[in-house]
Amino acid sequence: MNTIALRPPYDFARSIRFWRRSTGELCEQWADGVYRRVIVFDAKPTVLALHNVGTLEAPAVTVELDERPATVDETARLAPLVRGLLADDSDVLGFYAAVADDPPMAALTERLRGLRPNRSPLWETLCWTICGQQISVAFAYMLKERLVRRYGAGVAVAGRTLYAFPAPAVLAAADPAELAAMQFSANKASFIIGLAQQLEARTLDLEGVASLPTNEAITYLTSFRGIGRWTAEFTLLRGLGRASALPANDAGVRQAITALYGQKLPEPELRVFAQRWDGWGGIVALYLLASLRKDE
DNA sequence: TTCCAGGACGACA
DNA sequence: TGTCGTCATGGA
Repeated sequence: MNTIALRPPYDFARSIRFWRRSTGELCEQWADGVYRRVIVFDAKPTVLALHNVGTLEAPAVTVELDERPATVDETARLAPLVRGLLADDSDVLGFYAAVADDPPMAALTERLRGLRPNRSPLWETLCWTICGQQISVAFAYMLKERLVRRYGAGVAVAGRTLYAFPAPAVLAAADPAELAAMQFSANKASFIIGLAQQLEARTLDLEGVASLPTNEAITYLTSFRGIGRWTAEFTLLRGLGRASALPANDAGVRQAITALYGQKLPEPELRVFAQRWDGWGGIVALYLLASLRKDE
């Protein structure tokens, strides 16, 4: 059977659409209850499709590769990757228990039960987060779409084209003027190209970040030009599902706390306020941001 | 017109 | 070390 069982509770649809807020997204698609993304499988760009075949309390997905069912063997090989993408190791029950005495947050976890921090590849996440610095989400999506369409590799299957996010080697050689023509600011263009070049030169080790504690990972990432604390925390949350990475300076997080707790807090005070969620700040941010959605 | 969006950098005191 | 101006764009 090509089914992968997941840890409950898991709301597949809610968790997928949490990060998917644009129909123009080229690297991943969410349509008709199916999540698709390009992966490299057997050294070949392949469209991975995940179908929800479970429930909130008995979650499971089936796997397709290039629009055909994966074999039992392929499913077994893909299971670690799929579990990673779907944040299967995320201890949301531990989070729910930790905030049980915090009525507003407890009510939110009840309403959004099963929401987990689904992940995207770290390099793609870092670039996406830089795209999103200071501007509206809609405009950030447009920047990413232009970047991927220009530098990414398309994979067409069954009349549908998805793109692999451009590899560091490709962006390391990109012309800043081309990014400027796509309406990237001069800073954002130089941040992305510069980080790609440092990855190529191995002076930036993104894979090693996964093994660092959150605080050390933030310190490491923010030592590179273009990565401030917000970018580091957001990257850790979306790229690694890091439960303790709270982007306290995020406009949406601040807005949600104001709505939920009636307190309008600047970043330093918010970090003090957030100590009540020690170790769960990233998951808290996820639930806070989701609470702002009209469709949730 | 001004302010604010899923900020970061560099100059300056 | 902390503050401020600047970068980019679009919507309210």
